[in-house]
Amino acid sequence: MLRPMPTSEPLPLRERKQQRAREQIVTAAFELFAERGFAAVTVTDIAERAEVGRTTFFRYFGDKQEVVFSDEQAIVEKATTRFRAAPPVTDLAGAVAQLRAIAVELCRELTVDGEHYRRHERLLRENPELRDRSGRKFAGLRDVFRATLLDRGASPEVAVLAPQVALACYAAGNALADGDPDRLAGAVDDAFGRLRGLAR
Amino acid sequence: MLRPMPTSEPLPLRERKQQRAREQIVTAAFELFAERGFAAVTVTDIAERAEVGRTTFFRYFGDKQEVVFSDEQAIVEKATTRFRAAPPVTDLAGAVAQLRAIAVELCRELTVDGEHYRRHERLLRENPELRDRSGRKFAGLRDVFRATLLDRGASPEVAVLAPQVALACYAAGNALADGDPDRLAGAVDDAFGRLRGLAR
DNA sequence: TGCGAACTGGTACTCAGTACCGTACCGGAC
DNA sequence: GTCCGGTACGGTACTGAGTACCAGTTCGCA
Repeated sequence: MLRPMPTSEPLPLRERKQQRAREQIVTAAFELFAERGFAAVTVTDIAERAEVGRTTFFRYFGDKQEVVFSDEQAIVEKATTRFRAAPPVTDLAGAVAQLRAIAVELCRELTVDGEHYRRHERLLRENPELRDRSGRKFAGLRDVFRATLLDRGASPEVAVLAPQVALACYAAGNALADGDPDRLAGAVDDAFGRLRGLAR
Repeated sequence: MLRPMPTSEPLPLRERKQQRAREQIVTAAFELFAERGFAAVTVTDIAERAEVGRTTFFRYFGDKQEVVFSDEQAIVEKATTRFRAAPPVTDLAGAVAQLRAIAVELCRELTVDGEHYRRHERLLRENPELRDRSGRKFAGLRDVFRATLLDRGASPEVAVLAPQVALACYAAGNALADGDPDRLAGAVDDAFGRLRGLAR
């Protein structure tokens, strides 16, 4: 058997094991959620299928809900990085325009794996607690944008309102796309476009 | 002793008892939350101070979080009634204008008891789970507005976007008022006003 | 006064989440 | 190769939320 292609970073055994455990947990959890629904799956069930101890589950994820968002985490963080790197615009329309681009790009990344997106949206649709939690994630993103705008010298009003409006457009687009990954980015972009209609 | 002024509806004893139990629970809960914080209070603690059984607590409130929002419920429902009674405008700017008036009025009612509003906001500030739950409440209100707009023949885009934008303005105003009940309504109204700045 | 319905509080249970502890394993030094 | 320190692991035991069930009481009404 040939030696496997040496990956760019041959992670130490310990970390590889951890990464594998993490993946096993996520896989087991999504399987079980698909089979029985979120509420009918216990952490013990997940741990058993993932072949780890119940305690270990909580070492990787703060609570049962966190597993559902584990894959989104990295994508969302990329959006914050992107905004920090954007030119320092501080007026309302300018800030919203920047956030529009970020939001649309975020949508594209969230829907690269269409099937995963569908599963995720389905879980949110069926479980209010998960919708709540999703809201918290986006609120965190909004707060980062707010802080960044304040750092750039934007007025408190702009710093608060721009990310909040952007979040509204994202949410509106998400609702209008109705779970279809192919429509999300377009629907969100369209929602931003309609804001002009507010000027009368 | 004079007979107490006969209230408009002399509720039957049973319902008066229930109302009293409910009030005792709410009072006990807010006292305890103020003393120790939300997380450090157990349902058993609340039930004991309210002098009801633990089971009874769950008969009045679905879960521990619900108590925190019990007083807001009626006020929020009034907002939906008000919107349903408003003239049937279906364009984006018109719908947002109507929602602006509703939102500002809602703010006034939420802050009539300034001290209660402050306590409530403090709880939300310190407990992410409660912020999540508050988000769910407003999402429910948003969905009612959405359904009403659809009933009136508004396009799906307007029906979805207008309430979402209104919610964003409410949230922005809430953040800018920074827990001060006297500034809430003004800050929310101001947020709506700034939307014009989006037209460039 | 007495009957049916509804409310009450208690018991017992499941499950999420936390604290603690002994064990096993990895990484590095010799 | 071997030893050692740190870290991750899984098990046990606990608290507290929320649910199901049940027997006793109280209210509304005839």
